[in-house]
Amino acid sequence: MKIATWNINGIKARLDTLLEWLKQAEPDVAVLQEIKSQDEGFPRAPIEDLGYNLETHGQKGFNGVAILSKRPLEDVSRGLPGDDSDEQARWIEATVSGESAAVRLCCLYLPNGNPAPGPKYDYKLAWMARMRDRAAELLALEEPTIMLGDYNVIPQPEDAAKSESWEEDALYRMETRDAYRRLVAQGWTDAIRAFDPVGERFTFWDYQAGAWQRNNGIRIDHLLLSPQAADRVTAVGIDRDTRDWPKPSDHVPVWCEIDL
DNA sequence: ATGGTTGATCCTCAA
Repeated sequence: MKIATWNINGIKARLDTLLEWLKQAEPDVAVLQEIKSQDEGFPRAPIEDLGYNLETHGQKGFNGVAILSKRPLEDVSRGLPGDDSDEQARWIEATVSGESAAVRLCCLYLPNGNPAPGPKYDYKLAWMARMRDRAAELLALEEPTIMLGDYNVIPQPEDAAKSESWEEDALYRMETRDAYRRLVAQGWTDAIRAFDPVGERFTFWDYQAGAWQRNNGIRIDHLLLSPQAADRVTAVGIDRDTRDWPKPSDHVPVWCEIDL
């Protein structure tokens, strides 16, 4: 089962790009971030016409996440637990059953947090603490689970072309890296780091200042796997070529294949 | 140190 994540930066602006990638990459499951659409405005039909079931968790203008799956989506749940006053649409979960086992999928769009320090950064760190609580619950189930999406976290220096220029940024500040490290240390496996240990691994290049042409990229889109999911991995990849397509997202798809 | 781009929306904000 091929499971992918992609921050598409606007579903309406990116629909043709998404459809082309779905046809070429043929993921069984694709989770999307920054759909920037309310549920009622989401262009469902062309995606469903390709054979995908679809669950969205949108909001007006910003954020918003979605899960596409060729197999049925079961037990869908919207929103990150732990703060009923949080109205930002950044988390959706669903279960997909394979031939021999099922996988719980958590699609996430972790807050950017800039400028840091400040209230947006406080929100990011609080959100990461809530995510750790949910992640611990999921690990305790001892089932195949994948938390994947735009983490807005550069985990280590080698995950940026110029890490020194990110030292004060919310994506790379020491507190951010510490929070991410604490999450992974619960027992999660970073799929790209574990199974694709060589080569270019950036997943985001800014639209500005020729970042793509200069390969001034960062790795911020991650798949964290429970032990029961990591044991089943057969391949991982980054669809870097999509960054060169017309009207690209600033992120590219990242995926893994697991034997289910 | 600066400047640079894109999307959604309603002109500026978020990234």
